[in-house]
Amino acid sequence: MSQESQKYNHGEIEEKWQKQWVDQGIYQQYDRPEKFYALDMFPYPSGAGLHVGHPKGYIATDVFTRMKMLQGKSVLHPMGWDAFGLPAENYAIKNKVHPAKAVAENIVVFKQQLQKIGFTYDWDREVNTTDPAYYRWTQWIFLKLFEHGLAYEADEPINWCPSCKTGLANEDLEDGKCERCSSVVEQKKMRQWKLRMTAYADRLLEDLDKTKLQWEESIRIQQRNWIGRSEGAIVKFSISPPKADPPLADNFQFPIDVFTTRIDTIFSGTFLVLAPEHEFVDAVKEHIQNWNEVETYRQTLQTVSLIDRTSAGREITGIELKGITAINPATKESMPVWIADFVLAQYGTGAVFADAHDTRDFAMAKKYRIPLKVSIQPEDPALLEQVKALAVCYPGEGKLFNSQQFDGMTSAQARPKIVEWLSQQGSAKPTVNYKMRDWVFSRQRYWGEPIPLIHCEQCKKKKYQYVFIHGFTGSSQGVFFPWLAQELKRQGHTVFCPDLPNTEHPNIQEQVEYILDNTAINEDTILVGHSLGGVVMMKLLEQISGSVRRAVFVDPVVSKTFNDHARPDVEKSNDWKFDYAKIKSNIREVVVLADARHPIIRVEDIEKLRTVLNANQTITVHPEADHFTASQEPEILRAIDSIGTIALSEDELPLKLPEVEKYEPTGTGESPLAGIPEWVNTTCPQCGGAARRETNTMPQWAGSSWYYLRYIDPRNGAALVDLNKEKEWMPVDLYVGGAEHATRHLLYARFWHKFLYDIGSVSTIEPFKRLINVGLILAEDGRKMSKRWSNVINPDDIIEHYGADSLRLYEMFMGPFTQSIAWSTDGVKGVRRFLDRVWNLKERTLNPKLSTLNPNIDRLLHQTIKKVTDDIEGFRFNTAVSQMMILVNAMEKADSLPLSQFSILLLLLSPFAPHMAEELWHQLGNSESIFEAQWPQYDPSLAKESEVEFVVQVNGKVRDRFAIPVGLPEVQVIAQSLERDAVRGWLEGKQIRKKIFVQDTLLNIVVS
RNA sequence: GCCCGGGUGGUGGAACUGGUAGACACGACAGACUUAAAAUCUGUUGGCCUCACGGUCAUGCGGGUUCGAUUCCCGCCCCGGGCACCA
Repeated sequence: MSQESQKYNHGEIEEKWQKQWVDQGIYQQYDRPEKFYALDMFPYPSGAGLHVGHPKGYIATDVFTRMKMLQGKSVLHPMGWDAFGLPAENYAIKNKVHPAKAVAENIVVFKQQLQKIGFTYDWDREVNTTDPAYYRWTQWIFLKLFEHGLAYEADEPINWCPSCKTGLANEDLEDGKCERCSSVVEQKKMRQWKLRMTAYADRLLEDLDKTKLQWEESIRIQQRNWIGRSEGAIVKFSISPPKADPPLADNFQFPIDVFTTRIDTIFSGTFLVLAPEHEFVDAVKEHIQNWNEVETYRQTLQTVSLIDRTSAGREITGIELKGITAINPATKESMPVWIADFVLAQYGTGAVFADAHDTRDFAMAKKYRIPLKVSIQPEDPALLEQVKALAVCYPGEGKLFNSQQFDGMTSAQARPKIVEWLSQQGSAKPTVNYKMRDWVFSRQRYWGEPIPLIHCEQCKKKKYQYVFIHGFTGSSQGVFFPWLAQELKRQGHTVFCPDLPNTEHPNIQEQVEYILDNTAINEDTILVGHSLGGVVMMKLLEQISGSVRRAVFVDPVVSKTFNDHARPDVEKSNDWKFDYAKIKSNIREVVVLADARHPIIRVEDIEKLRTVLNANQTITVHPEADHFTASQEPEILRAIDSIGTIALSEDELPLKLPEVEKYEPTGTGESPLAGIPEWVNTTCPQCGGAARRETNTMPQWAGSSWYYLRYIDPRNGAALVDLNKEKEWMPVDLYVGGAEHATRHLLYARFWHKFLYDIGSVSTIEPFKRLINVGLILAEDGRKMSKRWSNVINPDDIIEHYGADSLRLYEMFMGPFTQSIAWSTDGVKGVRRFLDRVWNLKERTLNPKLSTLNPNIDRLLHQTIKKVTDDIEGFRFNTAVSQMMILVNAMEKADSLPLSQFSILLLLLSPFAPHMAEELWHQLGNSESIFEAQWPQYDPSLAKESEVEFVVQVNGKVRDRFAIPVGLPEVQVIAQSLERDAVRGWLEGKQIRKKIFVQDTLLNIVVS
């Protein structure tokens, strides 16, 4: 062997093995019985390329998966690209390059950089969120959400730059001003698509604990806080009519709902405060005597961000709505109504009742001299004195006074009692509130997945004939769905709401004929059938010729079996046989509304109906009362309102992004897609008339909310993932990524996953079993790595000089994995020195004179096997590496080093420095890859120490230490300790009060 | 402001479940090798007092619990992440 070939030449070795591993397919051994799925948060392929901070988490999963491979598991470790989003779009605007082109170029660079690090990625499974073959399924998931009533439109404020005439991301703001032109940014309301994530709030919360997720507690806490469940009550404050002319507006008679968690303070509520944006303010505009001032105040707030508005340092501002008063439902006293900046429309009901027991309310009352009352007493009498004198605010809990029959109760006792008392009067109800809001899901941008919907103005504007078909117990209480009927009439539709014959002992055929005799059903008819009305509707649909526009089933009875109890009259009412084909051909659109919380109607029946009629919307709601017997009219209106918004059919997916000339927003706030008539204009699948495509695109979060599923089955054309394959690999065993994703990305992905579970697309209720956050790597100057500071370190340079193994080993050694740590190239030199020393150890093993087994090394070796195995499992890579350094230090000094011991070192090192380990493995005469070998087993008997250093303390201070055999009994150890000169000196002239003995560790002698 | 982390030598960090603070590295200093430098190897390396044995202080700051606290509790200070359109 020549001198030359003995030198550690990292470049040559790394290139050689990277190629061989891929050629041999060692990363594609998927047929072993045990599976392990390791997932990295996929990167955004930016133009700047990778810096050394990016791969830290990837190296960790790679170390982990290599150990799992050695432990005999099949490992899935994929990689892909999260490539939609703002930077590519801004780059496109600036450089007139199609974002797809820029993204493709960036991916090439990223991929080359990653491949040099020697990861176990199976590149055959690479995914790219911007690939139509991928986003086809992102769009498919959206359609399913839409069908299930989980996607809806609402007005949402966006950051609007009046001079650039464009919506701005929060990122593009600087002190409330536009980053580009420094104009003051306004809050402008725009129609946006939202996803009803709040419907999953409870499950997102409960499953954090129920499903034994191995997540750091801090992430779970952050998720819980983000969801922000709080139990309280909604209290209705009626508005007392002003004496003023003109008379009240229609909605003026509605009371204002206030959500509170502190209903125990209701008796001290002396004024009401609304969010400035509260819709009530506009609704009663004519009655507000100081409207001009109110309007001016509201305008000044438009330029203040929500975070600033609520920050505690800021002085509270507000203005009274003169001419409007409310009634406190507990005291029956009149209260002034104000609007103020600290009340947010997004939280609770956007209104609070204010009293002396909230610091912000208190401050506001003091500032504007609004009268206050006190009803909670603190225990401290001196404090009580001050509280009663209104000198200080007491926001805590305590005993109630000034509270009528609740006087003397504690806050906790009083809360349920007061809610009960008020709800008997119809002015309160217990309510759960969430801080979490629904997900604003649309962006007015080019570079995102197009939302696959069509809007038809004709269908939307058209006046329809509604036919309400009530259920079993009839409409004896009056008009069935009265508010809904009134609302539809107000919109100009006609509503036929018959009182059907024989409701106590119904005959379905008789009811069908009654309807047919009394109204004309045609293609502009919309049928709404509730409960038993569902069967009537089905039978009716069998008997008509021509089709109705839409059939809305509201918790319909479609079989004679009920979940709660038998109803013989219903069972006898018809034959329960349906001609589904006929029914289906007679309906253009089907909507099914179902009660998910307390189902009276069997879930299987609803499912069957949905499938058999191919419902284009199934809305699962939790009605306030079971089975929609009380008013759920707004929910039903919501289902009806969706008319004219039509989902693309699945076979039209993917709906591809068109080529455009300009990527800039349009100036109206609409997406650039709105400026492409060939793309926007289409025909309505319902009426065949002219219609427009939805021009909003999805947010970047969409593609990253399900990518982990696509890796499992990346080329499936029939489903987003094959269910059997999903069962094989899910849930993800290990998910590693940045702490910045601890709330939103993880909530979004969990939400989608639960939804996919509900519709049967996946078999697991949680996607990620174990989750670990990676800490940042800062630049050597302690700042973040950024082009701006020109302190970026490129992994390519480190690999060139020191090798990929050194890079990997250093990033694992630099410190605790989750912590942010500054880069140190000197540190890389240090681990490179370590690798050189390992390399040189090979010579010793090849020397036959040095091949006898050394028991001291063997003990250390087995301690090291245990520590490295446990530390990798626990993500304590830094201490795993330092233990290997201790072992190598000892091996260098040992007078012998047999091949067997050195081979174990190589195996332990192989996850961290795979190239070098593989090379040495082969040089030692192995012909198979080291990754086909077995991870070493730890033998506790070999690892055991025979002697320990024992510590003697006097009054807690270490005074002596000496060696004792392990397990030496207490009596003997104490006797020896008391004889020691170093100890005796400290005991002289003192009384021994106490002796604390810890086996094999220490003795503390307490003296005085 | 609110929520979640973190703070230990000149530097990155170690310390099991409350039991020897500073493992392992980096840097620095000294020595060996070399004409020389680099590389490599050997040794020293928290502060203060001491020739030394040793003593004493010390884990962001201030208190507390305990025989004993980097670890547990209370109150502060500083730094990082998140706060819903950066990803």
